[in-house]
Amino acid sequence: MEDVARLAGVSTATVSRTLRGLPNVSDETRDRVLQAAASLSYVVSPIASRLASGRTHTVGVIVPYASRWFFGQIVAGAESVLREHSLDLLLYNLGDIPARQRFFGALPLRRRVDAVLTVAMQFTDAEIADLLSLGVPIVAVGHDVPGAGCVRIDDSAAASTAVQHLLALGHRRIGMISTYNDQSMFLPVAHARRRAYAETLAGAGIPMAEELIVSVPHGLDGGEQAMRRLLTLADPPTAVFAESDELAFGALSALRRTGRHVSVIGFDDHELSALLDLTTVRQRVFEQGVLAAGMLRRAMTAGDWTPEELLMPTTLVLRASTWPVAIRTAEAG
Amino acid sequence: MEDVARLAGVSTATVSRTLRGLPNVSDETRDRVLQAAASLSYVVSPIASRLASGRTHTVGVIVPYASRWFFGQIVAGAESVLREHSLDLLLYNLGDIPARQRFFGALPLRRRVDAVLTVAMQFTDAEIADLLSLGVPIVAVGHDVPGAGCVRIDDSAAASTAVQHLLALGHRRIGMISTYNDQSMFLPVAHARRRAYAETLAGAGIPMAEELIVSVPHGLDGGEQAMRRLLTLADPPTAVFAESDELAFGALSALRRTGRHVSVIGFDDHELSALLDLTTVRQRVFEQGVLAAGMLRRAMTAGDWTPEELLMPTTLVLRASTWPVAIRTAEAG
DNA sequence: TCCTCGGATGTAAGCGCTTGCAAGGTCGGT
DNA sequence: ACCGACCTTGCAAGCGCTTACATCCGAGGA
Repeated sequence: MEDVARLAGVSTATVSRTLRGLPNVSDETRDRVLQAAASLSYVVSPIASRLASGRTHTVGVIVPYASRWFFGQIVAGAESVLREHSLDLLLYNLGDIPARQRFFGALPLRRRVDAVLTVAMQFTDAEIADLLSLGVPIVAVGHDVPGAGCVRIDDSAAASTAVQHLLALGHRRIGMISTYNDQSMFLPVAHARRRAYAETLAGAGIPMAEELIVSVPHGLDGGEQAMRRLLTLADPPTAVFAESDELAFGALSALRRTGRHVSVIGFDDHELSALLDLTTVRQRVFEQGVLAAGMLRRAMTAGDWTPEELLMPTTLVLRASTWPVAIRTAEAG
Repeated sequence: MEDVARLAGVSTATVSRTLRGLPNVSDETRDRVLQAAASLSYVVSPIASRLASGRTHTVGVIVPYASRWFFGQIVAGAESVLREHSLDLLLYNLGDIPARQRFFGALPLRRRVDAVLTVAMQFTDAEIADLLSLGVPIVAVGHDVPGAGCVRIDDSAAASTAVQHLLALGHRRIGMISTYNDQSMFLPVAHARRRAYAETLAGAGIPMAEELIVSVPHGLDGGEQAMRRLLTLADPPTAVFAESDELAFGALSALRRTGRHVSVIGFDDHELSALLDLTTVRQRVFEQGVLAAGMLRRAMTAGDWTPEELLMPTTLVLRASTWPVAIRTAEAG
């Protein structure tokens, strides 16, 4: 930077001001500095600039399972807007217990980020306190964190829509595939969707049948396993609501391999759902990442940001994996 | 840090040395410092430490399409090992031209990273020169970069295996689905696999038929489109080799919707391939990310690193999407 | 004409660490 | 008892920027 200053015949302070686009630099000086910088192909050291200014220009992103489709979409969405404003994105994958303990033990985000984005995490109160102690704005996608901004869908209403679709097709014996994770904990969305399932059935006057709710680890295998278990019931369901499309894929696979026929509805509208003709509840995942990042940016810029809440719409997407209860029953019979 | 030093009754230099695990600190002092740091719940500012030491503890990762399954796996694999060594991963998604121009115009990696990981990118010579000018070790996954380390499969041999499988099933009229991107450029793997396809057919004495090679944008839609185009040929193929599983999925979809029967073999062994019963060539993608990150670590640690090259094995995975030519032909006839 | 005011620059003190160098101590060998 | 080698620790100079504050200057206003 000194070299640039010398070449332009000004002080480093002026160079710094120019390069950051501060207003109080005369046009003539500005030109001279920019030209000098260009001719030396000089770029400021972000690290030094961060130390001096105290702003990290980095946002921490916390996800439970980085390689799942849903989280990949969120991260990609957030990345696209952050990159545009040359903010760095630091990804933390907190799927397993060790990773999580390490994270909350050391809290590596401290002095590291200007904001935090968490995606569908189930935090304990202590963990939330730790996060808030960072003193930076937080935005949560897919779940609520007290004191944080929030971008999500109405899980309850959306899940209810799914179940109502099955009810409208005449199904009365409706199963649900739910998930738990390594810690035998349920992610927030799992809770919400299961509750909506139960309430919707209750609302239709259908008695609760515990055996129709199967909880498995997330993923294709989980879905397959769950469907197989449902099929072994004395009175198996005629339709199943899966917490996510990936589970539904597994369920479809089980059905195909066993030759059985059960309506299946998923949740998310995964990019492969159309291919598999899966009826599902669509949510715009990538876009949620975009919006969350935007909110974060606003929070970092405005000093007096108060947490916003954004509710995204969902759509029921009808495909061939669900049908009126009479049809296949007749076939099967 | 000063506070910790005062509490432990030592200098900041000793605190720094202790906290970084340098050897020349007495056990007694070490304990005292660690305890002081713990009681103040102090953590070093990575930014300051980076400025002072000149090492960024960050690796830049460049991918063309962050949200595709393949790249997601690589990034997740790399992240897992980098995180373990508390190295940061900075992701750059260079899919479209503007992003790419911005990247190589500003070269934001300068003074920013200690190493670079590039995944399946097609760089121009100028771009490679820019990258090398960063003066940090580079490792490429899925393609070669002169002067850089490399983790990849033998695309040529693997693609050849796929085609040979079709040949062994008696197919003689074999199509190929290849891809190009926004810039109408072919990624390195596309080149390699197409060449292997051509050479393998030539080796079997089968004359080249230009119309059997279809190039489309990557993805399900591309695959579907490509297969539809192949089906309109006067003499359509009895088998098709798709450059990736996602293309193959699209192809299968086209087949199902048109009711036609064509053997399809993919490439990658995507997590959904088993579900769709797709015959494919398996490569261990996540692991390539892991290995590449390991190589990067070695390169950053050892001062005298010379680029290594790692060749990963591939496996032919037989499923139900390919069959002897006679069978369906008879059926169709 | 003198004074005030605001904009354009320069000065220099950090930001919170790392690290070369030097100082002080310990210990074994002679 | 003395010396050199080695280990532990402290000192202080940066790392490359940002920014509060001081300075300078020309333009208006009285």
